[in-house]
Amino acid sequence: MSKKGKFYMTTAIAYTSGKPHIGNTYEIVLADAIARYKRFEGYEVYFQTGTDEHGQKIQEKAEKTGITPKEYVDKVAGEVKRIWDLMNTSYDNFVRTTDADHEKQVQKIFRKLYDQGDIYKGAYEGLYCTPCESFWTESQLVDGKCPDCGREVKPAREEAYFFRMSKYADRLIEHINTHPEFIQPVSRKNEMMNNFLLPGLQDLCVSRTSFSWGIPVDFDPKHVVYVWLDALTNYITKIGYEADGDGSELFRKNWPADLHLIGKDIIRFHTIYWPIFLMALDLPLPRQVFGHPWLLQGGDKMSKSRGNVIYADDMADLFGVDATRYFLLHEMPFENDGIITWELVVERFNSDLANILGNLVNRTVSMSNKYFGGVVAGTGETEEIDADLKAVVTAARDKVTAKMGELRVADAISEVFAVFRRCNKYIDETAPWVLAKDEAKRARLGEVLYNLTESITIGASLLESFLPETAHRIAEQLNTGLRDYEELDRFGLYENGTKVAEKPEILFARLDVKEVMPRVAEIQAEQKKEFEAEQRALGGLPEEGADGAAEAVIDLEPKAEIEYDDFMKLQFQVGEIIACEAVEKSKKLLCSQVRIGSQVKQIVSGIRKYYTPEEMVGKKVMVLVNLKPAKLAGVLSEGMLLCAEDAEGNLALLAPERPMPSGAEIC
RNA sequence: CGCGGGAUGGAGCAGUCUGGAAGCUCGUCGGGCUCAUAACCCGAAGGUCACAGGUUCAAAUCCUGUUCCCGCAACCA
Repeated sequence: MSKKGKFYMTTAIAYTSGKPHIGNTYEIVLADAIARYKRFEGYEVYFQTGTDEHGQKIQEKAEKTGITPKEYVDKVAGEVKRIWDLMNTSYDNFVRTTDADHEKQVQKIFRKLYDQGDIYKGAYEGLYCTPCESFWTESQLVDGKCPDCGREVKPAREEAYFFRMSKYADRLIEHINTHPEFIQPVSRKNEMMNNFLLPGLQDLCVSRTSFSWGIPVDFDPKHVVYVWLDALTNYITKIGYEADGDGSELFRKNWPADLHLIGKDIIRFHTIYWPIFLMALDLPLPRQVFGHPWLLQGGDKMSKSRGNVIYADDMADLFGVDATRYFLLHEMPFENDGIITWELVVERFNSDLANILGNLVNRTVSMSNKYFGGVVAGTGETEEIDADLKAVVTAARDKVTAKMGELRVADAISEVFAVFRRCNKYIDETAPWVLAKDEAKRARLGEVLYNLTESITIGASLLESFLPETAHRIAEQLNTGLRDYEELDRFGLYENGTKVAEKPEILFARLDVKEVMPRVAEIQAEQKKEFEAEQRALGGLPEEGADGAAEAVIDLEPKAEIEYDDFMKLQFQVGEIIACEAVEKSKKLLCSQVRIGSQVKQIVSGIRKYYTPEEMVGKKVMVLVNLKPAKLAGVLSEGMLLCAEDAEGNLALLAPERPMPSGAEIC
């Protein structure tokens, strides 16, 4: 068996701002399936993943929680690694950008690029909001003020280092044009070309002084290295790149990478900045960058405060690791975003894993036991009908390989299942239970069961890269080993006379949505609790009482006491909504005409999600009348409809408890 | 006219680059079978490929315009 060469692949490193959700987990599972299959084919694979741990967001989050950034990222990185391991992923190296060797090389790289003139010191100019310590562009401003705090901004300049992107742009355009496989899927290539490369590249600001949680520029330590320059270089530093030397053997063998697997949101960094950094370092470019689509949650928007975020470990608890892997690998399309809901997971689980695969193994093993005391022995009693089964089974490997070669993992796994589907059909075609009734057909029956057992063994061997645990459990039941890649186009290697498991094990027990959903509800309740606990830790919410079993109550941060006179400044009145329509340019706003006494005011409110314009009309509600008018989405609003808001942000209008005339004062 | 993505039978998707008989899985309905996890196998129904124009011998696919949806951004007086 000759090696086919090396294959170095990476995932994006996960940003340690919080626990990875199912979308992040998708990437590592996808990568794992690719890595395992490449190894299976005979490549010497080096598979690297890890965490990206620097940056302002992390510093802020740690500060709020009252721990150091390092403590914070240690915790999150541990969580990431735990989930990667739970998902049974076969990475060779888990890197962290806070590793000392990485930090040292990043500093050297930065200095090298500075020394050779690719990085220069300049100034960042923009509009600066001092309290927020943030630069904004003209277009980001709201009414000419800071979008975060609403205060004045002033023109300012800050010393910073820049990378001369434009210097390498032509070379990169040339490379992309001559290497059509470089950016996958191809549709992304045009996006990059048209939006960034062809209009001309701006120089990139590659240092920051507004926060300190990063790798310091060693010759100018008040600057930290821009997180992307820091993060991207992990692909070389963590396999032993030396900025001022040849690098390790591992590096010389594996670079350039054969595949960077990333989410479609960060394609720009990987197909523009990263190649240009590499050109500046005089290194060859990675062979391929694949920007996979996202897995979006169906129905409600994912939000931690609602407790409906889907996490891989919850899924694994409910369905098992392999079932979770199966869903992620199967449901994710190649180019467009996919959808995940608990109902869809249950559906896939039942139809594919339980019905097609699990039941097939079960019925096959059962029949061997029932008719032959568990001994599988071929007799050579072939019939014409066997030929198609064998053809399908022995051709499967090359089909799977072809799909995997294009990174169409979902299609590849479908090819594996085509084998199992064919087996089920074969059982129907041969009807073993009919053969069993006729003593003269006994030899034929033995041959049929042998063919089935052999086919399942081959199918299980192909399945291993995707569902490793299941593949081995199948092999165990058949009392055999999984086959090598080279053996999979041959039929008949299952050892004659082998005795299979006496009692077939249920691989995947069918699920009932009605039973699963209550458990999902439990998980969501748990998640909501955790979220609230986290918020309390961040100082947002007060401590919880003895038990939150009763209806949830809401406590707010108390505001400063006010004088009665202050209260009297506010004019509240009952208003009747006489007309209402959605604000065209907005998704959240409704524009109501509200009669207050004899006048009519136009009031815009962000309640479109909770009320339709039709149901608004006729309501008598509480209005803050003397609020200074303002424009919302270009529409004038002359007051405010008062609402109560719960923890999830759901809104309910306030209305007088008994009929009151329009214009009645609320006091 | 903020940026980007999308619209294909009830659901989830492929096909669009490189025009050439509308496909897959699930669900539904009908039938078969009983070894098996009420599983398996066969068959059927169901789509003007968002809409309107255009190019072409031929358009889901290319061009133009429109509508609607989803991310991000903004906004929630």
